[in-house]
Amino acid sequence: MNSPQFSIGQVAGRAGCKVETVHYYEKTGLMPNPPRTEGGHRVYALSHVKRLNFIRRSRELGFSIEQIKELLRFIDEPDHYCGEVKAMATLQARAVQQKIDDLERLKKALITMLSRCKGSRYSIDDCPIIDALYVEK
Amino acid sequence: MNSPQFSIGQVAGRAGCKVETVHYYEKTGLMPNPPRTEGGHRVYALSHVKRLNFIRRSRELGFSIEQIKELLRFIDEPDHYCGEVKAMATLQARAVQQKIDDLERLKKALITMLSRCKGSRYSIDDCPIIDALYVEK
DNA sequence: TATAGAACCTATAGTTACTACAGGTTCAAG
DNA sequence: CTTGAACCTGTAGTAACTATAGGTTCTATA
Repeated sequence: MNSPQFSIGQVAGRAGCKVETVHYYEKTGLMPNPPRTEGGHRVYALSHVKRLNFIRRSRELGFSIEQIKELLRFIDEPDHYCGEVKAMATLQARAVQQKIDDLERLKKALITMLSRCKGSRYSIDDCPIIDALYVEK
Repeated sequence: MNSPQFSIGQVAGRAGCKVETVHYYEKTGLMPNPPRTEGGHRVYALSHVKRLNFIRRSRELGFSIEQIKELLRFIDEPDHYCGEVKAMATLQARAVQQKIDDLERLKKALITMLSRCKGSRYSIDDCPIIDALYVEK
């Protein structure tokens, strides 16, 4: 009968974001316009909490707002297939691996530099850090 | 004697970015004001190409403009003493390790989700990726 | 029940790191 | 010497928030 209700501050808190971020998501269409109190305050249901959580988690995983809109379309109109979602996540995982590889190289370069550091200076043409990231395509 | 020279379009192309981005980096102090032709066109040397490449790769790795400025100080201010250089490099190495750790966790989450996703034969209602994210922590 | 102050409201401006014009000038190939 | 691609400066727009201002509503407690 009386399902739980939440203020904007409560849903933001549960999703680990700011109230302003929820406003922003509403403005951009990620979150719906919820019902209001007599005085105009937003009133959310549990489904809203879940939805906001989904958005935040997806952002943390590197999905853009537009991509999340696409994902939410899968939810809002359940006429789609799991494979489409899997394809997006696969792309994301590949990008993450690439970043990890790059960072490992940079770390190695930094450590190399530390071990070589004897007070001498590096010129831009012979810097192990610069060289580590100088990968022309 | 006659070292290779590059136009702004050429250095941008080699670094995989737009000409406007190089302008932006110049304005924000990441790239130096290069010499100009009689008519005012920028003329770059190989060191500029390397520098821009370094900036782009660092950006891809998630370093902010301010952090890259710090990294570039290793090269730009040759009067750093060994102790200073070591301290900065150590801090950066630690930051790099932190990023790697974060990305590893992220990758694990994505792969776990992917392994549970059977592909296109199931409707969105059974998609484990959606399920994994559409839940409160 | 009165009231203080926390939390909410809208609207606007600022932030970061670009990206996209607009309107003109220079360079280099033919 | 012409023509069009590439360059110039400057401003405005974008994504995804974040902050501030100035006002209103809700709620706990005296």
